[in-house]
Amino acid sequence: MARHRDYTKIEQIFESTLKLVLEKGFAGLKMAEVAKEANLATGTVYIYFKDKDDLINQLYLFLKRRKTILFLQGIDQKEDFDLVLKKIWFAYFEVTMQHVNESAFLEQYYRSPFLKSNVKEESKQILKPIYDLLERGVKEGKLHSVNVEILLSQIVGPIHEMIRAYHDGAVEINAETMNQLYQLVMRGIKA
Amino acid sequence: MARHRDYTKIEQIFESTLKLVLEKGFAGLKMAEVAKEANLATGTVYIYFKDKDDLINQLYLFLKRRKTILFLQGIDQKEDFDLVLKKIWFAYFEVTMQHVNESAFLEQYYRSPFLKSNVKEESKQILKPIYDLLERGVKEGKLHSVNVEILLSQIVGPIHEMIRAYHDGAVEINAETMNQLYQLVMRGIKA
Amino acid sequence: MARHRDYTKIEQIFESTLKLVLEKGFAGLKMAEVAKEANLATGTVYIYFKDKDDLINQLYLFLKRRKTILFLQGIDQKEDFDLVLKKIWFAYFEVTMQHVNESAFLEQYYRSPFLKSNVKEESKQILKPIYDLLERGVKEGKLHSVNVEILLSQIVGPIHEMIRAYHDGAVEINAETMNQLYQLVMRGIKA
Amino acid sequence: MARHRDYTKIEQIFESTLKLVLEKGFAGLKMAEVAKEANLATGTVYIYFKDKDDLINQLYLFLKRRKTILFLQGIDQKEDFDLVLKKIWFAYFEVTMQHVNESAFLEQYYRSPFLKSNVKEESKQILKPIYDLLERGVKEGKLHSVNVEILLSQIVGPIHEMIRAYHDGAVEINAETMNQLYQLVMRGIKA
DNA sequence: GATGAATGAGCTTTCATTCAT
DNA sequence: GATGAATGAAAGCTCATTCAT
Repeated sequence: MARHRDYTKIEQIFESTLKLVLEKGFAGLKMAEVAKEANLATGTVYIYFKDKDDLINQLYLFLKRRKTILFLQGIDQKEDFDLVLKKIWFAYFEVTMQHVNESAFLEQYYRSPFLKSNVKEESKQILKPIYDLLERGVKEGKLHSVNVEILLSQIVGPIHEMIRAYHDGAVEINAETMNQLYQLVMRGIKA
Repeated sequence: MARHRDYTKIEQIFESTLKLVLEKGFAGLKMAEVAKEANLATGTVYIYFKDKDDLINQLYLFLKRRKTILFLQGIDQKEDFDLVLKKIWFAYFEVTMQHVNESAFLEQYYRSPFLKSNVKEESKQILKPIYDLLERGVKEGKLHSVNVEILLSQIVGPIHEMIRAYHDGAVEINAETMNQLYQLVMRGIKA
Repeated sequence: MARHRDYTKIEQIFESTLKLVLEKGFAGLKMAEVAKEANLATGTVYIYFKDKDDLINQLYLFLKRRKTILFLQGIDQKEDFDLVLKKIWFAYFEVTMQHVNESAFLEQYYRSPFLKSNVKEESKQILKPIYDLLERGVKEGKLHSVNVEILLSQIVGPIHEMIRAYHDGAVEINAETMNQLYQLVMRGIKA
Repeated sequence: MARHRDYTKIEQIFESTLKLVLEKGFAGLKMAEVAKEANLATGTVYIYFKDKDDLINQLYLFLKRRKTILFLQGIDQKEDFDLVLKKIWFAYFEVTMQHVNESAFLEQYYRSPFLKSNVKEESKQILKPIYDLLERGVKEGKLHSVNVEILLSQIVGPIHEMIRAYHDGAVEINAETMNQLYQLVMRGIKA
């Protein structure tokens, strides 16, 4: 559902929506406030998005795509497996950290009934490069031979959990702590 | 004497709320429906809970406490460290799985602005037994000497992630896959 | 509609109702609060009064009667006209002042649609002694020969107005100011 | 451009509110009925008034101002004192009579806890022209030298009282009865 | 009679959506 | 396309009244 009418306005609306959702939560999101925050009239939002539901779903995809593009930048799957895995792990960590807000939104509403199933579907495609890499790792005997999903849980789960702890003020995130976590994780999955 | 306050009504209301939140999401939760589902009049809900906000917060604490009690049942911190760690890991996994709905709710609304900060505070206390255990493990030289939060991320994160994958239909969860994940995780954190 | 069940409880309810009406206004009056203020259960109020409407109307009559009894105390219509008139004028002033709250209630709800017409009817009877006196004054040539209602306006109106000003903090009420007003009023109506 | 705010709607709402308050009393006033009576949607009322309370207070001021403007029309304070006083007295009487409904509302809710104190404050300013006139009368030796408030009670009180009697069907109001009252009042206050 | 928890009709208010300008 | 006033269905919440104890 490509929309080309006025890309800047759409982005303004996305940013405003994200800001308000993070501030006041999803249930507290009001279309009139989104418009105001984006310096637009209420009706204008409805020119670019069919309804509130559409706005949320479009935003979800927008953020997911943006995040994926960011964290795959500079990853060259043809390089040495260990190097690619390291790069991708730190990239995922850094991108998730730097775009905490987006990530919070993505995490928070992943299971929300607001998300249409087709949006969920596209959303899953995004992690495909990681899946591919892990399958390669298993084939090359670099990783323990278990279901790729199990490996993925081990890779992505601790990152999410640590960033959550960071937001609760329970832990600092810096080169050292990131490395420590990386060592633990790799010790676990590497063959 | 009038009929006296019936505190089982509170649990009825909690169950109804949880059911409806999981079905229709948080934004779609209606107080009248909660009451109906619990076979009560709308006003009755307001006898036990100040308002919608209060209901959600109380429910959060209720579920968090219930989950904690469940997964600490039968754990005796005086036993051998490795055994306690194993028991606690599987208990956390099993309880999270068996009470997926509650867990989904807990995960989903942990960061939600609906949660008052004092509720968040109490919520954190609940994981204390695990913290204590991990600290003991580090002291006894059984675990890698890193920040406890980092260890916790490694323990809890993959479980959450795997259950998420399970719900997306991406992986099966059984004795084998659970064990595989356990092996990976332990290989990572054990000294 | 005489009620003899428990006079003290009825009076408690009257006082509580009056207090709450004056504090929060008529629209803000809640039966549950009336009961609480009177240290009774909500249901108890309904033993003594059919419903809210009945309570208001009974209270109105109760206060009106009480006020009337008070201000006619010690008035002997057989005494000299001028003396009776003076006594009655000051008595009305003093009683209205000393029971400002009741009077405020009476004034405020005199026209309220809450008042049943039969209550209004009985209410009017209460001023009868003054009417009678004024008619006597006209007959005896002591007062200007105009409609008794006009004379009454002249007698009661300034008192109400002055007490209102007193409540707005605009004027003090003491022996002197009362006398000044009395002089003005009498100069007006006396033949 | 959207249709622009239509401030005549405010007056529509005022008139509807007044009508309904007088019909059903203040406690019986419903926002939905106000809207319907004004041929508007419920929500529209909330565009122009923050809430029910705000509506009542604004209405009070609106009526008070309108009444004041009306009764000061054609009064020229530079004219002969006796003439101005007479004009102002009859003007107050006539305006109060012709706008009985408004006046009833104003009287009825003057002490109501609904009125915010700032509204009461502004309300008092409105009688200033009469105060000024009475002070002038005292200075010029035309009126008895007593507190202006006492004089005011004497002027305004009987009018209110007589109109009240009129509503109870106790007296007729016409040129003759008005004049009779005027004579009594003036005999009282004139030096 | 007394109690106060329970009821649910009914009210206030909100807010997604529309549409006249 | 852009605007934002207007709409009115729908939701949160209240509170007079009832009734089991």
